[in-house]
Amino acid sequence: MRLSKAFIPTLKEVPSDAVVTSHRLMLRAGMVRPLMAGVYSYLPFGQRASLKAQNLIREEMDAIGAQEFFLPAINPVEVWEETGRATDFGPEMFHLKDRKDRELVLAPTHEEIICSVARGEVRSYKQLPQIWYQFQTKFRDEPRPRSGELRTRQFIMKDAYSLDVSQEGLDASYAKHDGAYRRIFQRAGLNYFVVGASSGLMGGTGSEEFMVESDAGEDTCAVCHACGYAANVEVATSNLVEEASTEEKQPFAKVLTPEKRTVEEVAEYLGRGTDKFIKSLVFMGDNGLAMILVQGDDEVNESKLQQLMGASMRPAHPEEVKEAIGAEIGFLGPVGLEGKLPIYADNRLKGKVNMVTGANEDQYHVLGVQVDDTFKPDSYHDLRVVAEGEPCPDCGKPLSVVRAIELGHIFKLGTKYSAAMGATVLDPNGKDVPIIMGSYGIGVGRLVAAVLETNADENGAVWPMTIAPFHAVVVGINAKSDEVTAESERLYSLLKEKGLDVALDDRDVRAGFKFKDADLLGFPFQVVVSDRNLAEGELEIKRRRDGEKLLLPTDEALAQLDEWVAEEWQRVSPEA
RNA sequence: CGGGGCGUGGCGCAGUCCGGUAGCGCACCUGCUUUGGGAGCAGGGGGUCGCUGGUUCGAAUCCAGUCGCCCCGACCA
Repeated sequence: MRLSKAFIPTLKEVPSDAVVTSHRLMLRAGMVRPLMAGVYSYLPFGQRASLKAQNLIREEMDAIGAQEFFLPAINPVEVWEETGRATDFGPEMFHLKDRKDRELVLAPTHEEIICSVARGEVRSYKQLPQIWYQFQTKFRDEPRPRSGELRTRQFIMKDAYSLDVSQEGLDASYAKHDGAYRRIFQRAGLNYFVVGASSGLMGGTGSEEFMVESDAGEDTCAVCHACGYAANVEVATSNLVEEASTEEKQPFAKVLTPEKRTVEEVAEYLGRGTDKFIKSLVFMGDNGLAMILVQGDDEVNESKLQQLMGASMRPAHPEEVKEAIGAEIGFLGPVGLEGKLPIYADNRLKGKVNMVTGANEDQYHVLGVQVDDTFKPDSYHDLRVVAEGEPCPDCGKPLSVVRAIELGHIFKLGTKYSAAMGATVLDPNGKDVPIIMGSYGIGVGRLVAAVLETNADENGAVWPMTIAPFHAVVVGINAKSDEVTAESERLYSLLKEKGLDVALDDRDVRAGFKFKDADLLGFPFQVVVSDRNLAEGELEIKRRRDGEKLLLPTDEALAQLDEWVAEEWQRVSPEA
């Protein structure tokens, strides 16, 4: 590609709407342009990155025997009503009508369509297993698109579906995808980790998310850099061990704490640490109100609490609390409430002495609360959010709590969709059984964005070889020099013959302009041709990753470049 | 859906409080000079100030409504 002919509209100034690194870079490097909230046009440079990512994914999918499809993005709503997901997705699904007033939807995912194909064609267990996949534009009317390509309303997803007759078959298909995904993210140069996840709207028996650590991420995970433990904080645990207190027990007492409601306020007012408090919260669950207790410096983990109180659990309204307990939120505590409503305490509170908590009387707190003595909770559970630095549940080393981007999600779906849609096969006993399915997704645009989030510096992108729109650029300084032009053209052809995707910066612009663009666009390698160096028979090569520049006799420079290229590929080889 | 912010040449912004008919930087066009890290000088083109209505002699500016975009939260691959 000759940059003099290319449409790569780079921006010197940063568009003010862009906040996260990948979004700023994708705009500045001329990869994408916004059309409306959460919808982007991919320009040639961005499209090249997207295609590189797609081809990488395609290679690994094909390697596990998956077959590529292309399914309709526009569907009749009836297919979605068969499984009940027209309702489940609700306003997140785009609806439209055709000229005959038939109701249509834009597909947010494709389980139903896969089933519609399978139920018409797959009759026997002998035709299974199958793995079917596609790259398809998905539409989801997100409540809040954000962070550029990280959460959009229209996006390309690689989605795959496995069809099996047995649980063992599903396990095998799932394992294949697990392996393929690890190779994909490894080869994309991403430092990924895998966490167990809830299956959410998809249903099914098990699922894992492939995450990449990034401040731009929307998920929060606890990870152990020592042993590899990783979990979404929604489910993460730690191995906190509480030492038995040697404190002498203080007498129970009620104190006036006017208008001090939060643990922080009361702690400051009474001059005690927040760890000496019992935080008391009231939630409404499937079986009515319950009081939840955690230590004052902990946060309640609502995901864990849902296991106890039901999925529709919510914080109680202030009126409900006032009516049930007779005190305002801010002055609540477990003392004296035993039997009135269930009291669930976090494990960490077990045996704590001299604690402070609300008196269940407005403007008062109580001191000298001895857990299991002054009051006794109905039961103990893990109800807290894991915090930075706590011991890893597996190895005991300190955990990190990090933000992460979810790049891929693999599910063991089971028969939820096949059963609902009548996608069945005859098993070896001649019995009609629903196909056992798995579903496996990777967001392509999100993957490209994640690569940029983790591979960039203040000057621009630093692409890994696998995703780089071009591997190298030949920069001819002074387009008016015939010698520079001739040598640039020679090197451009030479590097292409070596199998590199190479760009030639033959634009008639100043050297500094080209260098800035080359860094911004993030070509892994820059080859600089100038009259100055040509006169000495020398060539300059630059490696984008560390900025190393070498000026060597031309042949040596090219040999060095070969070495660098090999090293750069090695970084993203699956064995690395 | 709740909270906050912003809509002014292609991009980034000032002007809005306190009404008087629109300005700066970048980009673009012409010329000369320059040529290894987003050049300098001179000249030039380009804007119904998101939209609708209202107040006023007069509205980018004040009032009402509306649309759009961004951020935080809720929610969600």
